[in-house]
Amino acid sequence: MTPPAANTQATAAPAPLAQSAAEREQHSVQADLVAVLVAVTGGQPRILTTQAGETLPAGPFTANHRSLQASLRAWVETQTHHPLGFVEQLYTFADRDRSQELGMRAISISYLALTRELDDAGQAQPGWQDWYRYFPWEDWRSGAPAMLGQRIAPALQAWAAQATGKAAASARWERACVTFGLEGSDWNEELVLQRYELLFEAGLVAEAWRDGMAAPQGQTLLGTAMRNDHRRILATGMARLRAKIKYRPVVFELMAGSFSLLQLQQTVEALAGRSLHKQNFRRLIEQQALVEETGEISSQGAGRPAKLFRFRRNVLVERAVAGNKLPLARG
Amino acid sequence: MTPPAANTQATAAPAPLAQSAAEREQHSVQADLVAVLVAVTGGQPRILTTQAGETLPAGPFTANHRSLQASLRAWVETQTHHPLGFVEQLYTFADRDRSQELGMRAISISYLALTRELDDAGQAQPGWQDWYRYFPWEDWRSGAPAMLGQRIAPALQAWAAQATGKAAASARWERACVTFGLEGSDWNEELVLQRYELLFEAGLVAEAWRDGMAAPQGQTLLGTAMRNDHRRILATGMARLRAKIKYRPVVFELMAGSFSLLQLQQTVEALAGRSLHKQNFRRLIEQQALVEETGEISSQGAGRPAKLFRFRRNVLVERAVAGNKLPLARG
DNA sequence: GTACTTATGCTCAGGTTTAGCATAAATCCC
DNA sequence: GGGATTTATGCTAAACCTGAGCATAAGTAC
Repeated sequence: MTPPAANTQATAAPAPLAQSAAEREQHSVQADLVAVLVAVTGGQPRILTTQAGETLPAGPFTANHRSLQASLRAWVETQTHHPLGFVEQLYTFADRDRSQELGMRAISISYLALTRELDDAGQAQPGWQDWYRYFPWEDWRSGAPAMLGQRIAPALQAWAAQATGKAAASARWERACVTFGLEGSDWNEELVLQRYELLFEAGLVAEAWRDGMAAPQGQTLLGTAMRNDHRRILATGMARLRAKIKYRPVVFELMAGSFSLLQLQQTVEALAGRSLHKQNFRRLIEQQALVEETGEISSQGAGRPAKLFRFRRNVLVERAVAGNKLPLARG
Repeated sequence: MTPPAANTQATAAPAPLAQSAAEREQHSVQADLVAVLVAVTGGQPRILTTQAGETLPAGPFTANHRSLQASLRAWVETQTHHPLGFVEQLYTFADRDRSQELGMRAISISYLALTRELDDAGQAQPGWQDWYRYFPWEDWRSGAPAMLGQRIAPALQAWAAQATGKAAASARWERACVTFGLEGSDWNEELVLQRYELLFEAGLVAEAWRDGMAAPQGQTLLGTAMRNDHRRILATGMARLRAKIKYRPVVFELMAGSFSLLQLQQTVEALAGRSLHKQNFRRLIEQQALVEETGEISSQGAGRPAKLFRFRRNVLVERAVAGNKLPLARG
């Protein structure tokens, strides 16, 4: 008996329906792939962009590949010359404002993928941007960003006050406080998407003022805008990654073959946008046996040299799940 | 200043490309929606099926709605006459084995949705099935299912032994142990999909023997099969829901307006496929202030009457995230 | 009224997490 | 060379969370 091949990419389509060419045309859509391609370089989280930083890399989904994932992987790997360590589908967006004149709708299937920015020669590649350029309020590594109290909180308070009715106004403000960690609420780094959506609703990001509407004068527009909702897709990817690093050992896909524990920690901090307690971080990593010593010792920089480690790839088998909770620092 | 509407469903498509009709045709796909519609009735987890339980409800994605989610919601609500409390996109599958003769690929966008099976009159609706019919090994509420040791473990061991090479064989077996909680590994109820995929690879589910291949004689085929990878989609939905109930208060979408804590617990147990420690369960629920007393008291059945509670809808605002970890019982 | 069933309050023992203290081993700078 | 500075690393007390179980309350079944 020969077992069949894995069905990882096998069909998921519903039962076939007899349908005419016209019906087929009516139900056909144009599908595109959009990638949030993340690296961490020099302690900064970076994303690959196109069009001078205004869009995420995107391309039509072509029927040449086995699956969506294979399609994306092939396409990105030719662009970046780097193998993708980790690929995960994010979300499928559809929209009827676009492409309608063609009689078809466009569907965007978005993916999160992890890689490294520098090629093996250490050469910088074009198109990479710091992701905090688009979300400056998300970087809490040196404490709460000043813009949060100076610009965002007042603007949100004004927006809340505009609601019709006292109840609606206080509901708005409560939502703002929870999402942005205002007035005693804790900052939750995973709410990237919710924060962006809230700013959108409040008219505080440029994307909210398209379609011919001019932004109001003197209005505070936050962060660098992107075209076509790509910033929302980026927010989705950031949120997913920030959640994922806490229970899955995916950070290692962003690391070189060997690394010090500080480098590892800084990579996590870059993604999470928070600083971590050093001793607890190493305890967690070592306790879970995620890494093993290479025997080498780093020599660079000031301070006592650090042992170098490598990721124990075996943990991916040993524990299909567990992994890697983050000890987040309070202050 | 009038803030713009929320962009919850706004465009995510990439920059427009000039393209000919032929190119459009080449990149066009047929999109379908597939729903994993879950309810819990009488302490049993149920899913809505069609075609005598062989498929999940599915339909073409039509351009009449604002968004994918709206499309799904409208379509399901007309079918079930029940409002959908919670809808979440699961995954988008694509496949090139199907529909290729049409020159188009089919894409299936799958959703998880929670509702209640009985309408307000308490009438049973047709098409609902117990989900453990398709995954009998997933129900650990009365301890480890007998079939696990009697049929699954031996079959997987045989499959592992078939691998070429000792290393490959022991890697297979290790994977089987981790996924199915064999040989000292803990059972992890969230690995529904991984288990199904493993059984597929090992040729232990009927779906693995399609395409004209007959299943080997005397082979143990597990659970009730579905068409078109729908069982894989169901596994995806079960896994997602089992994960989600631990950190988001979604169970309440499956409950009636008022309920006892035991009913709530049994609903969670039905989904998780495990039994919980009663006192700890209530401690957790009350501690998090997820519910409030209605003042009423249940009278039904034996034993001391229970206080009735209702979900505090406000927590959805108060804590955009937190919520609801499960106190899983050991034995 | 006794047995049984379910509801509910409370507590103990471990484990995990947070927050620091303390020390080691380099470089920096004069 | 030697103190200041930087980074690495070991260790621990206190707070908090979680699993497990005892004990009691308040009904139904017979």
